[in-house]
Amino acid sequence: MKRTDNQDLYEAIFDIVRLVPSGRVTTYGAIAAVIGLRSGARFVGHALKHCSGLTPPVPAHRVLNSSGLLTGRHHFGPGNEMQELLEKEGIKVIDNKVVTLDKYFWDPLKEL
DNA sequence: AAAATGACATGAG
DNA sequence: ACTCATGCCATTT
Repeated sequence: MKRTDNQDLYEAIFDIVRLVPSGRVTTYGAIAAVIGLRSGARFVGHALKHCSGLTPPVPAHRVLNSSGLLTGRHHFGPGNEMQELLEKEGIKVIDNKVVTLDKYFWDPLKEL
C-alpha cells in the first residue's frame, strides 16, 4: 500500500479541524479549498472517517456540509451525539442542521 | 483491473 | 426557490 501523499492530505484536514475553536463550525468546501482540492469535498469526508480512533481526536462534529447540515452524525456514534455536542458548545442546532451558520462559520482560509 | 460507493459541491433546468 | 445531473478523490468489493 502506498498510503503516502494522500495520508499527508488527511493530516492537513485533521489539523484544520483540530484548529476549529469551540463554538465554531466549518464546511467541507472550505477545508477542501484549503488543502488545494477545490471540489474534493468527498475526500474531506473520507478523511474524517479515518480520523476515528486516531490521536489526538478530531472534533469532526464541527465539520458540516455547505448547508450547515450535520451529515456525518451517523458516523459519530449513537443517536444525535453530534447534535448534542454542538448545542453544548452554544450552537443552535435544529433538525440536524446548524442555525445562524454564517455567524458560527469558521473559515480556515481566513484564519490561516 | 474495473465498477460501485461515499460524512459533498457546484451548475443547469 | 427547488430538483436533477455531473464532477472530485480515495477506498472497498
